[in-house]
Amino acid sequence: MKPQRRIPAVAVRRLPLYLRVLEDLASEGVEVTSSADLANRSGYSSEQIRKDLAYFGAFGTRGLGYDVSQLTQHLRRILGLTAAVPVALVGAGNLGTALIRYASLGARDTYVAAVFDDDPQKIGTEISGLRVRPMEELQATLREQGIRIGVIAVPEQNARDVFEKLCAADVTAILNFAPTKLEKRQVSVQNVDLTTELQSLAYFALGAGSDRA
Amino acid sequence: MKPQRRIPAVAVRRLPLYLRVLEDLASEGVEVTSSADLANRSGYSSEQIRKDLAYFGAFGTRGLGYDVSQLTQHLRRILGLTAAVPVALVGAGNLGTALIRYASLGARDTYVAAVFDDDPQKIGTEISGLRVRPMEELQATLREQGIRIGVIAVPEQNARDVFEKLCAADVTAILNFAPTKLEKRQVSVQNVDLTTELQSLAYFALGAGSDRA
DNA sequence: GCTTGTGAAAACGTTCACAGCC
DNA sequence: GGCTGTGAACGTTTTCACAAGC
Repeated sequence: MKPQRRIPAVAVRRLPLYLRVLEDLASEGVEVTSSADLANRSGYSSEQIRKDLAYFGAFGTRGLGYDVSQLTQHLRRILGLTAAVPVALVGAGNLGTALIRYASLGARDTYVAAVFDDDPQKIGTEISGLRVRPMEELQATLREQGIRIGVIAVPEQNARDVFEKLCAADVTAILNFAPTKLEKRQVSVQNVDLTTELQSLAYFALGAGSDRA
Repeated sequence: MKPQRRIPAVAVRRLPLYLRVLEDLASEGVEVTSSADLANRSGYSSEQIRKDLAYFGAFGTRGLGYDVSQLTQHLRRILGLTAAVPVALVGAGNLGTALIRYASLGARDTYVAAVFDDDPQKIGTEISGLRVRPMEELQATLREQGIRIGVIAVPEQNARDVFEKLCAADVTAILNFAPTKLEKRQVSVQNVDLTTELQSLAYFALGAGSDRA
């Protein structure tokens, strides 16, 4: 519960992995864990984990470790995942479809609540029970459902336009798969560029070492 | 051409973006550029770009800037992309299909050369003209075609097995989409975890700022 | 005059090492 | 005795600032 300033984004991005490990532990019936155990299962060092957690408070018991269920709740609260968080997906292609399957199967914490596309062929069809909506419905749907997170899975040439529409619909965080630089004050953009990812891999394939996401 | 030691991986990962920007410039008919211009178009600072390039040599002309075509060639050579690099994809689901489309459409520098799956329903079918092969053919195909890069786009429970098979086939760099910690000496693993990506986005959606991939 | 290339400084993130507490 | 929480040390990455060169 202790307030702390200047939390590095890299630390925040590690939290969901800790959360996943904790969920695994819970499903194995483990009730108490340690930073050393979390380190083993996550691949990060125990000091790193303790530091990351310390940015947000003191959740453990010295000499004992962490209560799995309590720490899970803390991480959920910190990340804003106390209730499942709805996400809007723009782009109902293969990548979009893959994301719907991922997000609904794998994670219980976020889910795709609405899908949009501008292809008349796709509008009205269903993906995993979700009706693909026309772009015209975007703003109204997001407002109604209180969606603040958007995913851009459209071709490069449409990305900027979709970005503006998402911003206009008051989205505050975006996961962008298009290779386009998107920026706006008050909007956090996380880029995943599969093409450049593959290209840098070519370099590492030459003289390999190991690496962390 | 100057040799340099200790090149940070973060710098290498930025190079493909510079390469893309250069390709855009070339297609606009621009022949000479500057670090300031590249900065504008890439979102990184001009000093950052100059430093990144300096790890590999001195490619510019003081007072003038960089020759677009020359710098493009240098980056291709540095990244190991002088010829299009073949990549093996394991997992012919939606994500795999999306990657094939991405990698063949967007990028001229890497391409999916072979697809594998263990689902009899998928084996033998074609995706963008590529026949889906059974896992049994993996090692032979990769050896024959000299493929050193693999992409893991299979469900979590199969990821470790696929990883071992790719390593056995002498792959040296892997792009892993499964939420599984994969490690091996001499193999560079780049993880992309779409689920944790979405979850950390929930945090940034609360008090947004801007961010870089 | 303009832009690169680069040491030096600053900022940042990780690891160390241990005091504090069960 | 064991494990957390944390300041201090370390290493890495970014930014600064300017000399070098066209």
